[in-house]
Amino acid sequence: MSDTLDQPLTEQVPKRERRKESRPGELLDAALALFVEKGFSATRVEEVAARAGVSKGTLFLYFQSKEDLFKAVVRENIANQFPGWNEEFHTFEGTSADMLRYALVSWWERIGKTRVSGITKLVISEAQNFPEIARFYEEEVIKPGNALIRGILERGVNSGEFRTIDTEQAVHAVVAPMIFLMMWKHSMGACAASAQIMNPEQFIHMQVDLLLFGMTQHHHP
Amino acid sequence: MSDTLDQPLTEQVPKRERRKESRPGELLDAALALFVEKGFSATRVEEVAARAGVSKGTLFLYFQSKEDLFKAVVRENIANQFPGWNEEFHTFEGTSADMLRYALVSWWERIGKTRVSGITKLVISEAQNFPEIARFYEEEVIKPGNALIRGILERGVNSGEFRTIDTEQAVHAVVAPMIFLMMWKHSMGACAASAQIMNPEQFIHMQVDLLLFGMTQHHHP
Amino acid sequence: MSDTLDQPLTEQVPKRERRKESRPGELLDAALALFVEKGFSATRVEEVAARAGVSKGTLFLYFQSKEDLFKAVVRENIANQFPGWNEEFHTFEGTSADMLRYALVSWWERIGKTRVSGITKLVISEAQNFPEIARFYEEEVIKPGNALIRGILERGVNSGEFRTIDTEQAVHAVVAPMIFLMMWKHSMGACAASAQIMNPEQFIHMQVDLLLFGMTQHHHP
Amino acid sequence: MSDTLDQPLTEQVPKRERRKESRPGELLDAALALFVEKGFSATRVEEVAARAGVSKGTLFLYFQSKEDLFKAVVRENIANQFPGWNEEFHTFEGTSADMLRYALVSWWERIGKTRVSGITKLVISEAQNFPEIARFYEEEVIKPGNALIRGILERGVNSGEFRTIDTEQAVHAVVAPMIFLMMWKHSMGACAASAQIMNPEQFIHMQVDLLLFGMTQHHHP
DNA sequence: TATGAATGAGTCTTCATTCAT
DNA sequence: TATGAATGAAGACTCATTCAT
Repeated sequence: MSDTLDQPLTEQVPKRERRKESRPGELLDAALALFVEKGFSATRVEEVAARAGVSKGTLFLYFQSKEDLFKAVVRENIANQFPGWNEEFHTFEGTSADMLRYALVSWWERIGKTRVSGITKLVISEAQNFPEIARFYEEEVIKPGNALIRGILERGVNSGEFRTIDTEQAVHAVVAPMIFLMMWKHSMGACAASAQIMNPEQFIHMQVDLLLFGMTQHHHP
Repeated sequence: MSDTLDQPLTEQVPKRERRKESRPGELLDAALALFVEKGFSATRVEEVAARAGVSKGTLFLYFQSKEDLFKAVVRENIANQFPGWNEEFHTFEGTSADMLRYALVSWWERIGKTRVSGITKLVISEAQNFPEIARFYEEEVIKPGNALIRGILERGVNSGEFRTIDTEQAVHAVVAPMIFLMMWKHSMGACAASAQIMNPEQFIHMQVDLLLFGMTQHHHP
Repeated sequence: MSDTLDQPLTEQVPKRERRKESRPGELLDAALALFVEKGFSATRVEEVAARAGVSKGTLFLYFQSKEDLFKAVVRENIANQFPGWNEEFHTFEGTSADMLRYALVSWWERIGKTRVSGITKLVISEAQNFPEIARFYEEEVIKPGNALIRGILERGVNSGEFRTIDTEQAVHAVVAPMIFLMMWKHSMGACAASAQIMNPEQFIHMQVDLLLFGMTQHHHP
Repeated sequence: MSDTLDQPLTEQVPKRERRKESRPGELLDAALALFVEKGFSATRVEEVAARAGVSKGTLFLYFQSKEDLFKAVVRENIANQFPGWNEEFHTFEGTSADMLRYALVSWWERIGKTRVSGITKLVISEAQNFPEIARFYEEEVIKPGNALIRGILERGVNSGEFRTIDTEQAVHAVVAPMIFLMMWKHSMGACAASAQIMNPEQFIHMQVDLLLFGMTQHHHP
């Protein structure tokens, strides 16, 4: 308890603090929170800076523009994960059916459930007004993401586990419910009462069941 | 003449003022077009007014604010459609599988394909910033819509055509890809090149196939 | 005297005054004064608006940008004068020597002496930083101005009054001292004491004497 | 050792600090280059520091402010030249006409052509905003410069080569085109296409011809 | 002396909203 | 009712200057 008496003097916040190393991370954190909460254009850079405990100017020391800040948030939270995820799936042992289910469940656990899914919602909501962001997101997230899913499907087809299907189209069938889920969570799900009755995990498993049922080779005796 | 005596206070319609009554409608029309095309914040009220052939000041005579205008657009363009659709499905003759497919294809034909789907995108995009709209939309659109789909599923279950399933959850599986499709069309679909390769009709049929495959009773010999 | 007692109530400055007709002129006036006093980039649009008695927003109602405002000032005060000046010189009766002297003296009387000459100084000073302004000024002022002077020289050459000279080069010789004079007036002339001893009129007459002496046909008996 | 005792406080120069003494010079050099290239306000102190190979903070160790740096650049680069030039002209042998031509041609060769002429342009451009610089420039550059030219003219008058003229005014006639030329080179000459057609050397010779034609005694037979 | 991270005042421009006519 | 001139708050970004190290 004497600690709390000692600290007031030590804790006097210095006006200027030099912490180059940690600044970008703090800013990225603040930016993620605000972008997810308010959307891209409704988020003011000054607010991001304030939340990170720095001045407006400092933010522009680390990021060239608001758009650049956003891209960094996307890279930090999503794009940079792909190498790890790809690795994970290259070393996956088990049926492709399990793999597909694992992929969607992980997706929900690692992204969908977290605030990061707000980024997806934001991009889809504001893509019209910020074409460069749409382009960037497509390149850095959608393409690698689709490729990952396509890889799973092709694995199943090649092993004879799945029927020969148009994997390009099937990717959309896999991705659509996930994106729907993330959008929903950050729009109607956050407001409307009845919308919350949908259980994401249950929904995902049902989707996987449907997909597998459709894609699996059915051997009639 | 007695006609004019019957409803003088509620609907007195002297020729000279006829025009005035259509003003809100013209503004709503213009607003729909622009909101769908540009999104909420990128749409300038002056442009809406200009498109409706009136001045900026006049718009504020009918709508308290831009937000109010947005609400009015949403109200005007959606809730009214359900009675007709419900009627149509009550008189539908054919299998429930056909009925489901017809429902989704019609949905795309009548809403998805048209600019009205932009409203769905708009509402979902802006729900965070306009909780009241989200609530309204859920009540007036989502609930009736889900009820309609649930009706089809229950019809199939009752007739023994579908397996006994959790229709509440299944509704989400049916609705999700449609909403995804409409969102996509108005966001990434309008920007990203690769996004355009998805063919909506094909996608819908695949979804229906999947759903039916999963829900249909499979009688093994 | 009772007037002054009556007026206080009538004179209460209204917050909003509608005077579309006079606004641009008032703004142009204020802009000219401030641009000349402070230069282009040091002049803040808000200050221009304040000096014209309107808000910042109002300025942008009449001029698209600060640069646009500046161009309007140039047009209003210089470029628009050329038709009149050209007319004047086409109808000039007298020797070309008189005409040249008249041109430079008028130039000083109508532009050099007035605050408008500050525009010339400003453009030359800031041309580097605002290439579009430089381009505009060259097109709208320098070219027509040079053409006017060239016209006088050619008239003299054609009539046999002047020697056959390279009029293109001679134009520069005519123009240089005038521009120098205007620059000087708005830079060193405004600050340095000794710089003010130069008498512009006397300087101009000397320049004309020099020029004519050099260009005139000298017939030795 | 006594050396170090003689000037320890004022000019102690240990090897390790030698470098420091050249810092201001390097900064001045960098500042000259950038000020001439971009003008005063468009030059960023960070860029000056970078070009001098030091950090932004170091610059402010030697110069109180950007304005102070500007003043130092002006001081460093001009006043020192006059003693040498004066000497040269006191020992000149030849006609005063040749001398005048030589003076202007040298002026162009040594100053006008080089980046140093940018200083003249800079001072005249910024004189309004920096009255102190204007005063300084007049005292240290304009007065000595005019004196030099006046000396040439008086030499010619005294020798009977030139007519008896108002040398004070004539100095302006000599100087004006040179200053014009230097200003032009660094403003419109750098931007406007048509402005580049003027050939400086040709222009100077024409000016000298004109001047001499006007000042020389013409002996009619 | 040297660094460079941090600051924050300054500036143009947009646009929803108001209000005199 | 209708107009459209006027308002002013808001927001991204810059950069000279400061100061902890």
